[in-house]
Amino acid sequence: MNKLKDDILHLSQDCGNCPIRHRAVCARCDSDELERLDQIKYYRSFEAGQTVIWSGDRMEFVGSVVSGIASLTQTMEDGRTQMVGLLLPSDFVGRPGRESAAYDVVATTDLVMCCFRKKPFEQLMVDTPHVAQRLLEMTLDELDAAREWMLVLGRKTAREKIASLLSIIARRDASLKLQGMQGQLVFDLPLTREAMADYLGLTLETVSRQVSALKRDGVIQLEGKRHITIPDFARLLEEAGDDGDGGIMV
Amino acid sequence: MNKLKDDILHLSQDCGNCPIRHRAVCARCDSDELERLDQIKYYRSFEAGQTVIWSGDRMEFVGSVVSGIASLTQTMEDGRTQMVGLLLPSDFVGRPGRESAAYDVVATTDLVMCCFRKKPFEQLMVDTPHVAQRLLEMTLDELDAAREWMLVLGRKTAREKIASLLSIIARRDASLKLQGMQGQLVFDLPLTREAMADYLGLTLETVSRQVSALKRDGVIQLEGKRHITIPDFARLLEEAGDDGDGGIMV
DNA sequence: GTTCGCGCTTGATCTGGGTCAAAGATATAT
DNA sequence: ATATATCTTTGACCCAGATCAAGCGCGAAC
Repeated sequence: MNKLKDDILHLSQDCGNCPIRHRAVCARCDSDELERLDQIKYYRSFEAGQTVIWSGDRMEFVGSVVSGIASLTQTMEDGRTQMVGLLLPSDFVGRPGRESAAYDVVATTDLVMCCFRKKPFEQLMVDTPHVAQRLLEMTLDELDAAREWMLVLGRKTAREKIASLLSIIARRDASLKLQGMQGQLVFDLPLTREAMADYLGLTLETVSRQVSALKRDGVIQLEGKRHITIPDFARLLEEAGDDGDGGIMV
Repeated sequence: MNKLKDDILHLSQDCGNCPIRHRAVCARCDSDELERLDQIKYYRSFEAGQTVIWSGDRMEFVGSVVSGIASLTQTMEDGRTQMVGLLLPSDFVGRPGRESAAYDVVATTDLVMCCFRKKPFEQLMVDTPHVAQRLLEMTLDELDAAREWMLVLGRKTAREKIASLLSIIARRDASLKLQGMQGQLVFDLPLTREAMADYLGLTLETVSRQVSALKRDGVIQLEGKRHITIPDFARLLEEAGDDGDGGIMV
């Protein structure tokens, strides 16, 4: 639970108000704009497993993840589900200009979100082009991430899929903690095997087997079920089938 | 199916010069703006199989597809490839604000594109917020399409994948041709079996087998290798596993 | 015409990952 | 301490789709 605290401390520095600032861009927001944001801001907490919003529901806010993990999921009538987005701290949620949610948003861990009432936020976007501009950049990043993931889903083996997911989480986790890059990364896996499976288009049994295999082969070390050490990040990327530095998943 | 008809009327209007107008939005462009667009416009033609731009290359234009089909593809070192986007006539290509291409853009059929020099186009975006706004909308649409496709890639069977792809192409094709509506759709499949496979994360043999199976079962009719008749679109959607009217793929 | 080439189909066989089933680990509640 | 529940691991078996291989159809080049 230290991690959660760390996250909060880390993010509380600049997460006060502007969700855009989470992405370290809204130095461009002047005090007047920040003032306006403050007035339409509120926080919401969710427990792991809770649904933040159902697909099709009217969406009355936008916001960003302060701590914890949320996921965007799609479900077919027969129950097959696929996560289509992983929302880590600092990621933006919601669609200015869209009436209703296109996906279920689910709290995958305990979750705190910083929300803004949608209408006024949209007005702010209209008034301040650089916020709209920033939103376009973020959307393009998300699109790249989604397409990157299409390669993972369509063409990678189960082992490569697991390695890809671990590398993404390791990278993001490390960057939040200002850690890493000395070759060794340590982090707590914030997803259950089932959540990993839903994200990778696998079954939880296959996930479990492949994680065990990566452990056996020394690609990762594993204490308990969730605490992971990656002795050689380059090796992990190789296992993921990433040429060079791919995997910009957001 | 009313929505389908709306789409049709929508797209048929024109695609003369403004790439944004392709999406039937730039009624908002005034004559001055169209004038500016005309000055930075040029056309390019490609033969089937040609590469429009390689991943990583510097991108000096944005534009949209006038006729033919282009695809965005990713390739791993060992040759596995995955299409991550299908660009049909009226679709936009390029990233204002991005230096280099993130994917290979390949002409899947003979292709004509309407291009705009990137720098001036970006300036136009800055000057006219509604163009930037429109671009955000389009990017959000693409993101939805990509996520829709993640479900296809991650959780659908081969037969469902084929049906999903056919329904997307049928819908788009019909809308371009002002055709259909009597429950029966007729179109020419513009993709080889291999291209379909690359899009669906399958092998070309599996694609061929499943197309044959759909034919055998009367879901589609097939003259020659490419000419397809869909006697009952709702049936096709059912085969695709789409609840309701899903599949908004762009 | 005949031959070449390419896209497509179909068959035979193999295998990665799914499915079904059981049991081990932790954690929280009684 | 025991019980209940959730998450995870592992084994045995199966099947959808991959792989390997052969042949078909048809347009273009000779």
